[in-house]
Amino acid sequence: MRGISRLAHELGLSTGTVSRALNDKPGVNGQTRQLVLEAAQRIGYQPNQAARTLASGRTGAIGFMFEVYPEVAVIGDNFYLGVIDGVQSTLASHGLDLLVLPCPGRQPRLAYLDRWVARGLVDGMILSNTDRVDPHIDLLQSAGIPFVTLGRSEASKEFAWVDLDFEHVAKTAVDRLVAGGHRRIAVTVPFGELNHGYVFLEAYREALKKHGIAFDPDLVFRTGLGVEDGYLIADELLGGPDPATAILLIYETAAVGIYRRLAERGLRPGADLAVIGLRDEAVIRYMTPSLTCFELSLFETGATLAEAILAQLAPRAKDDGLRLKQVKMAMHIRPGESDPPLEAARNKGPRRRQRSSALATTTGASG
Amino acid sequence: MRGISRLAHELGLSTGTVSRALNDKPGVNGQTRQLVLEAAQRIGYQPNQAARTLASGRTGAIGFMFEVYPEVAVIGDNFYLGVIDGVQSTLASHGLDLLVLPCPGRQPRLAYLDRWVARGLVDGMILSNTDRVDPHIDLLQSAGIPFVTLGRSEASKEFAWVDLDFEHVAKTAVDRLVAGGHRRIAVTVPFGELNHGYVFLEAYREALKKHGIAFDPDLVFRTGLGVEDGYLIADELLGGPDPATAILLIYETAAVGIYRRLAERGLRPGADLAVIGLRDEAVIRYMTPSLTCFELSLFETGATLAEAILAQLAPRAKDDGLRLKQVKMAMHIRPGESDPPLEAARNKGPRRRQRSSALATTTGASG
DNA sequence: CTGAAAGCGCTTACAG
DNA sequence: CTGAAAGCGCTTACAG
Repeated sequence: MRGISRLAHELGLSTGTVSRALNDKPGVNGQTRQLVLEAAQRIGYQPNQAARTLASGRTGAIGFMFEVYPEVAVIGDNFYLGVIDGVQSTLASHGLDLLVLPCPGRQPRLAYLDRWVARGLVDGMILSNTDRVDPHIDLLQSAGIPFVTLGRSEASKEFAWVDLDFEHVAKTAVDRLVAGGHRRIAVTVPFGELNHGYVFLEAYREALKKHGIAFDPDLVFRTGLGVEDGYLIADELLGGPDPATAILLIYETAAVGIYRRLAERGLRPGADLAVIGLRDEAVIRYMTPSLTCFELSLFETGATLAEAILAQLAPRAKDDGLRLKQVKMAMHIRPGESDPPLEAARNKGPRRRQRSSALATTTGASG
Repeated sequence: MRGISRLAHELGLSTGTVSRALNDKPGVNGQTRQLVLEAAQRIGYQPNQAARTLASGRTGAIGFMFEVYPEVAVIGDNFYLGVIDGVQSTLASHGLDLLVLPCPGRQPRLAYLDRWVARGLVDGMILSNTDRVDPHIDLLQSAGIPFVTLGRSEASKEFAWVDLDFEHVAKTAVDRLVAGGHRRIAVTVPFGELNHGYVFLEAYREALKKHGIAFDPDLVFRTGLGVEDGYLIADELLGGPDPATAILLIYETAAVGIYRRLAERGLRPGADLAVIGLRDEAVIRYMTPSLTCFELSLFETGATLAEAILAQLAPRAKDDGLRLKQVKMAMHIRPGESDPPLEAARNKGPRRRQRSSALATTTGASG
């Protein structure tokens, strides 16, 4: 005999009673419960999860599906780890486990999700990297499984999502750059159909319009999450008859590549090109000049995702309006050294002429 | 009726035959098998994993346990994502799934692992971040579950592991720095009891000894994975009566913080302090000066971990010697701009005097 | 090659 | 409050 029946046998109880005691169900004598719990502790009993799931229909686990496409894997993107930390902590305090389900590439993603859902390994799903039109959302909706997405999407039926406040970032950054005298402000958007690319670009256009600056498609650059993507766009950014004097990065990691290319050309980030990034990140914070960007709590973002799932798992609140949380995470600007006013920067010396120190212009004397 | 019994009913077959057909078991008529597969495809049948696991004792999943402690979550460490990519791809091609199990903090880690193993959610485990003496290994060994660790550890019984060739890195780096005229070579090691800290330090000492350089405990610094850890040690590194002229980083992310602090002090990374990092990483590769470091295939590392698990799952090869793979992943130096010979660097100008350009010394003319 | 049946280890109405 | 028993949806010897 093994498992719960062994435990029951040793205690001279039925498996039913032991199960009720272990699961904190009502209808068990306090003393009996105590005895069961002690015995379970003593012999190190752990319920078989498969049996539990099969019998109860619940797994006690939430899945977090995310792609480990080479881009993410190769660059220093800590975004997901931070978010996962927040999700897992919050779920754990409600007795739920988090299973992170890595999915390769973009292609087989839908089949993957389908498999995970249909095989019944999780009670709910967290989906990231939402496209503007996203079949994964349809799949989850028709499967009737609780889910929340990290990122908005256009869908006919309401669903729960948590997203960053891209609108605030774009507006604040453009306002700030314009106030600094910039009018040629470039922007980066992701490759593909990611929803936040559309949101960001639209907010950027709105902000320009408010200042009476015409939208110029030549100032829109596509980048992925890679450091090298910044390197690759730098020349084009600075070329042409009327080059950009500032750039707003949806993926701040590109700043590393931009800095590098500027340095190679004898130019100074900040002074010769103002740069603002989306998210505060350690690497970016310690670069010289430090990047102006926006603070976001990854942990809070994860915790909010978890709460959105928990709200749907709760047996009460049948009303979808209450159950389907939709939250935009606040982002607060963190001024750095990378976006000085245009005139201040130019006064430091003629642009694109001499190879002066990138450091001298941005750091206090101390050496 | 649902699940396999519904499928069987529709086909006029028994569930046993359907199960055998679906699972590619012998003893099924070719035509029957074909019929079953088609019907399954048509109605989108997916087997219930809990039932499958309960009946067969196998889950078809491997767990990868890793800690999302704040340090990892906050910094730009892509290491795990890259490794996970390799693990997942390799497992997938053998029909196994990967469940990434994030565990919070260090404290409850053992209990976490115990739970995952005892509840029978995985057929095997991948463990990372091994300590020199690691109770997790004992737990897995006594549980009798196949496992492999990412990192070596001291244990009484043999076990499967995959690790980086820290010895080669330390030796190669020290040789290179000594050849460049350096004798005051600092090193960083991790906090805590992580096994690779001991391995790295020992290899560093050996290498110094070979060159007749005395080991100086004042040149050993502790860092975590944080960018800021480099910033924090920089002053001490450059202070004292006989400061370091070079440093070897076990966590290359610290280079970002070191660069920053040097810049603030008007010093030049490379010229005023030679820096070598452990692992090639995009951020580091695009910094100025680019960091000398060692190439490691994260994907290969992950694939090797997966193979080590697969070798243990195979029914043949009972001999532990063949089943328990122990692999040191090769690392090849990738020379950067951050560790010029001591004299070459000094000839560029008096040390720690003037604020000259960090860029001019390391990049070709182009601006 | 196919079917009938036991069994995996739990949970949960249903009696008592 | 407790027990006996059905059942969750599969797999797998065992017959035939």
